Amino acid sequence: MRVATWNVNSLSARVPRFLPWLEQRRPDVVCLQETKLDDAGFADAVGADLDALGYEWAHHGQGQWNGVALLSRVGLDDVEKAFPGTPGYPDPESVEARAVSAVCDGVRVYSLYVPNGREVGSDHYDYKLTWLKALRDAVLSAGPSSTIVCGDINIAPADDDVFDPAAFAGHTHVTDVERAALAAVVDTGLVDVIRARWPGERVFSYWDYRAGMFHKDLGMRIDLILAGADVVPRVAAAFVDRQARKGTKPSDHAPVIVDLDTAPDGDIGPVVPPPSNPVKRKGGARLPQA
DNA sequence: ATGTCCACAACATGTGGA
Repeated sequence: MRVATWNVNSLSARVPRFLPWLEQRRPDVVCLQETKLDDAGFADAVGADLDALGYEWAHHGQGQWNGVALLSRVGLDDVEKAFPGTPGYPDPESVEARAVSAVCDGVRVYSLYVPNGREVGSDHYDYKLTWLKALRDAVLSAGPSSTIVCGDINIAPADDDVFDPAAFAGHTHVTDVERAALAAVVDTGLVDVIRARWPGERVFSYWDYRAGMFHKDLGMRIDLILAGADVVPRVAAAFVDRQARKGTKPSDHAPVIVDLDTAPDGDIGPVVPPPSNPVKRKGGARLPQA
């Protein structure tokens, strides 16, 4: 089962990139953020294409801003828009379209677009922190073990996740307070599967459109896949799909993808390790001797 | 210091958001 998450930065603008990507990567479950469509607009933009490709889908949109979707061809049950306790902004009655979840092949998958925060100390920053606290409570209440939390989290979990920590000093996305709010979500029992797979590596998921940032690989890793304890042992691959950030009219975010082994059906007994496969060295690869 | 893209209102280009 392949699960992908992608902030598309307007699905209408991204249809020429999104549909070919869907057919190339063939994810079983897709989390989208920033569709910037209402539900009717989403159906008009891609509904027929998704139906033809065999996806069930749920969209939680509001029009101009935000908008999240969940696509699945392995089941889409118990769809939940927002989550219990989601705070509103700017007032409690105005809950933005930033979360949708459903059960796909036995796993509850969340597609999230965490508030940006704008400026440290602003109302929007406080909203971001409150939103994450409510998310933490919702994930904990639902039981995190058979859960995958995906999306544009708008926080770089550690200094390794930005191109230059000094460049972000005093800005949102890297503050200790934001990182603690994210850690509280993770500490319900989730694993950041990309960082677990690529410890210490330079792995980004977002590059600003300006100043050739992608070309220079000056980015941030703010799009995450967080997997619960029942899911983590199934992770066979976890990577950022940088190809989707290249070429004509890309999103400023790249998709993040995780491949899971098929869920074991009951006790599968001892796992036999694969035969050893030593790395072969090519002839002539050694440095010339003095 | 700035560099771009997107939506919207509206029809030119400015504003807000990221």
